Amino acid sequence: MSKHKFYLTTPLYYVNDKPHLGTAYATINADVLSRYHRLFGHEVKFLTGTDEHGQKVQQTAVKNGREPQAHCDELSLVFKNAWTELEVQFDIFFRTTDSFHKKTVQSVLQELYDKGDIYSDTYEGWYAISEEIFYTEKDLVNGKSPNGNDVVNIKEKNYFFKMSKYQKQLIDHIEKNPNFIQPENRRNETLGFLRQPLGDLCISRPKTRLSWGIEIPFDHDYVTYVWFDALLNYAVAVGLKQQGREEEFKTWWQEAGAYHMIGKDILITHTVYWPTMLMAIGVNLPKMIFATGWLLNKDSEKMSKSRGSVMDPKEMIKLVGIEPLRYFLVREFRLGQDGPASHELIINRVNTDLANNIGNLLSRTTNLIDKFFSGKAPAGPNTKDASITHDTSTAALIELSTHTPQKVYECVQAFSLSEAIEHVMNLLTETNRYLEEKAPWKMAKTNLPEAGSTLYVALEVLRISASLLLPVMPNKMTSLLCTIGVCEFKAAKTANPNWHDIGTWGFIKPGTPIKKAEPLFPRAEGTP
RNA sequence: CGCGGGGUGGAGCAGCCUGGUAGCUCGUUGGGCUCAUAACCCAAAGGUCGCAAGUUCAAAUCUUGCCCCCGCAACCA
Repeated sequence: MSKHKFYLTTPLYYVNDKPHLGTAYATINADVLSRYHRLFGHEVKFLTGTDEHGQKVQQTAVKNGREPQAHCDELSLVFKNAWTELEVQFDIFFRTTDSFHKKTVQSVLQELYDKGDIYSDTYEGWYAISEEIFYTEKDLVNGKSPNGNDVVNIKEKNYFFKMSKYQKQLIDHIEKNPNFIQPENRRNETLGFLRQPLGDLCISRPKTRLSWGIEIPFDHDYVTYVWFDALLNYAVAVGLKQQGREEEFKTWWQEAGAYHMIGKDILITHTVYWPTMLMAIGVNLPKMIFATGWLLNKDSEKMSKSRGSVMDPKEMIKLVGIEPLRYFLVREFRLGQDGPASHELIINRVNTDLANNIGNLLSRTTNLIDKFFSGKAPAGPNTKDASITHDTSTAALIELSTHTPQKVYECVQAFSLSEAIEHVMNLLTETNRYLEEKAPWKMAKTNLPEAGSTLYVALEVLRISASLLLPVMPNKMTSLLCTIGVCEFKAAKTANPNWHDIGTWGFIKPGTPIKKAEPLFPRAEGTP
């Protein structure tokens, strides 16, 4: 009796940069996705982490007069703390400087070297000494580096991975598995890339240029460069080629299969380099690689430091709070497409959906129950009370609310998180409309049971809606659910046992104490 | 002909694969309600769907050409 399993990863973030709104966007969407799977009762492994080797890290550490490892420890913690603050519930925080990772990477490199898939060759190029960067012939501008520095022609031995060998096999796989790369436009982009002959991949650096990396087991003068180090983590984390972890690897990598959520900027590395690496070591490919779009600034341009248009998540948290920020990041954008972000948009979205719609609905409902029913849940429309009418609008709203969980489920399966939330918001809007139509504040004076029934409907809709929003705003929704007397519907830390109950009508027992709600989502003020 | 994405009322988007009265959110205007977080509800104004040609009884939707914007272009994640 095994539960459905879901293994999801974010990219490992490079510790040369602090978390910004773009990385928060990708990570929070992945977190919400994994929380939805937990809510559905699935068993989840959610991985994030930091990529810690490489030239930039080494340079920064040297510049600050410290050991690279010390620098990594600090920055890695910055990421970990940032995600924790944003309520990202990861199961694995992977660090590429962990010793078991280094060991596994080395054994994979050795295996491929023995097999002949890694070979050495001489690379010729133009090296800008001041930048410590190699350029190809076509990169040069008037015989200088793109940044205008002098370059020298040097030859250097390096190790290469025979990526070209797997080109055809990869194209076959992509063509046979339409969902392997999502959204579809990214699949086309990858296929377009693969129409040209694939070169081999340089995977090493001489230690004279770069020492901060994993040493190549068959040549101690070299370290491996980025790909085998950073990409392999997804499989290493669940037991790849590690003694004693065979069962775990089988369960999570081979049977459940990985879902990689990435930014569109690292598409090719994940849809070409990574799969060919797996083919070379004879391991199955991930189930899906899903590329998200970018958050753009309000002029729909890429956020850039030089333009000063980068948004800091800390600032956004100050503006609206953590969970409203999470809400904004999953609701506002179609995952996979670019979209503009700005203070104005976030305030607008948070006020409209959270304060005006769900927050206000909770307020008016609990206020009326407090006022006319002494803070106890009234009887619902199912009660055998002749004075309660069974009208079509009530039936329609019950129908809509009990079907919403299934709609949310389907949207989440398709990675359409924004659409999933839209369904919940529609349900809440309909409920505000329903209250307007039934006007329980008037009805209470002439037909108290009828007014009670109306309010009970609103309570049940709130229960269902809040349950469905738990993955997005775990604390706020848990607190809402407690306010209406159903504390048992809370954010599940593991596979949730009561997914089925969410869509079951009539869960709230008449007589349940209902607290008069304080504003759950205060309106956000602020100048853009 | 390097590759990919996009151009839909004031703003941001959906629809395009599987042609058939152009839809959503916000904003604007007018009205309603007063239980509620200046909230909620109703109604109206506003678009020849980048341009041109073609296919068709019919095109935002398919085909071709052009213009404009954005990203990528393989050892800078």
